[in-house]
Amino acid sequence: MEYLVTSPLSRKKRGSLIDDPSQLVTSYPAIPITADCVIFGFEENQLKILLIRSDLEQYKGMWSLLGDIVYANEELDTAAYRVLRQRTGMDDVFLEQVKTFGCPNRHPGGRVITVAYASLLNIQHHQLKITDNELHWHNIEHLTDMAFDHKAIVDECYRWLQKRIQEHPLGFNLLPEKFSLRELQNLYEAILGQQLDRRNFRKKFFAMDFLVDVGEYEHDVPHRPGKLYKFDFQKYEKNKRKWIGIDF
Amino acid sequence: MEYLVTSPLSRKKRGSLIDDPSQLVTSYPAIPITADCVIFGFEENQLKILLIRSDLEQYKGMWSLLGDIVYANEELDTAAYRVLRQRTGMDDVFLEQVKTFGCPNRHPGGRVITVAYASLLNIQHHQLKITDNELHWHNIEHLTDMAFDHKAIVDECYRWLQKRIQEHPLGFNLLPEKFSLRELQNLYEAILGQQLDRRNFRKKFFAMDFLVDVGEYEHDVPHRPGKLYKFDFQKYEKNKRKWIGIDF
DNA sequence: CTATATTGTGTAAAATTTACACATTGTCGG
DNA sequence: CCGACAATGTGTAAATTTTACACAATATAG
Repeated sequence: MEYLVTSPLSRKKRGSLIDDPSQLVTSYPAIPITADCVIFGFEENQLKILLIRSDLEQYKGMWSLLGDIVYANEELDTAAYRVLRQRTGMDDVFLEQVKTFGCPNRHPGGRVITVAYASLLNIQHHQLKITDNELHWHNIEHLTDMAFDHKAIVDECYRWLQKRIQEHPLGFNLLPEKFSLRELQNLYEAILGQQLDRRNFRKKFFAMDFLVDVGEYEHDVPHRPGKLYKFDFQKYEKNKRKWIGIDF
Repeated sequence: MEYLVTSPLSRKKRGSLIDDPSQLVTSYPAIPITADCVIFGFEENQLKILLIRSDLEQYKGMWSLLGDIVYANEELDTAAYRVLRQRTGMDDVFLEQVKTFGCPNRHPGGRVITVAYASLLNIQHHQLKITDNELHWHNIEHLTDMAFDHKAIVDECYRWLQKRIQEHPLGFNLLPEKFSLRELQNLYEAILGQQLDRRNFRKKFFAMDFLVDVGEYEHDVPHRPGKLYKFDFQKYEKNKRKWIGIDF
């Protein structure tokens, strides 16, 4: 069976080569691209996400991810970091591409494709210096009233985060430099939405052997203070296991 | 510290809402988007990938992924499936978005962003009906002479595949419906680039309990024929473990 | 100084992973 | 027909990892 081929790339005469790629690219339909940042933070034992009020009359009062158009000659990653810097004033954070969302009607003003990035911020270390558009942390549990398809994007990034923190030491980006094991466990429990056994949790992390006892203790807790640790990236890199383990 | 904000989204007067989103979107710079398919197959104990000759004079003789522009009102996924159908004649395959590549100079004709999709084809079940542009299977080991940034895209998708087949029963898409455990193991060894213990491999898959003995045996092998099995998707879905296991 | 809340620790049982060897069953060549 | 060959099919013991679980120690608050 033959299939009908109608795309620009294939419409040219069979076998001939294209001398002028610029002409080819100019003939392509072009679509605006944005970068949206899903910024996770952690405070008061709860996973939070940074949102602003939507600018669109149509979405009045609804919440929106931090996003902006990707410039004509800008790297996608660069655009994402720029968005973060412009919206929050931060630039020393981790940022990863998660997924691209391209539903033709996801933006009411016409087609806009967005590349979603996820970022983990230490809320304590990063006091928000810019709070335009009512930028602030929202509890991730009761997200509603989100503009565009941003709820779907958040959901996807949340699932990404849940998986990711089980395989990579991302969580430490959400904590202060020195943290107690209780804080670490609270973080994991909040993100995974699951209670974990305290002793086994500690055993697990001590066994991975990248937590360094800084010789200090918690302050201002109404009970016996816990030891503080920091994450030793060097040690982690050295011992990091090469992952082979078939398991569906 | 205040940051300079120069993006279109933020250039508007603070606090005012946008009534006409179409006007906004029209003002955005637009970029052509393509969907590229990294199509994996398996034959003669080797992982293969489907490539065509590049159309561009500049990349004459080099190999290229199956790609095409995303139409103005087309879903990204739809575009990827269309590319696959147009280039190979196949439409009953698995396809997943892997990553978006947006380096401004990745295309010599001007900026083009591409969304990479990966697909696993059963080479036996899908004889190629269209072979324009010298479409054929290449051994993935000695890929060289690739056009654009397609080598980098393939590398990324290969890493994705290695990880993915350890967590999901993808591999079965690359095998005939009925397969021997040896074929399955060869597949895993080829993709992971690693020898696996035969007995433990079998134990593992039998324990996961979704392989069904079809009561037939291999033909035309110069040794004792092995039993043939098929993958029971229903059983897999029912027993599929919810993944919790912190391990860096 | 007592009540309370949380830290810090060990161990036994169960489950999983790993390493490893030998008999079986088919084909192939002479 | 028979022996050499090549792969299939299977079990087990040791090591490791995971799980479940309890109690003493130490700080704060009143």
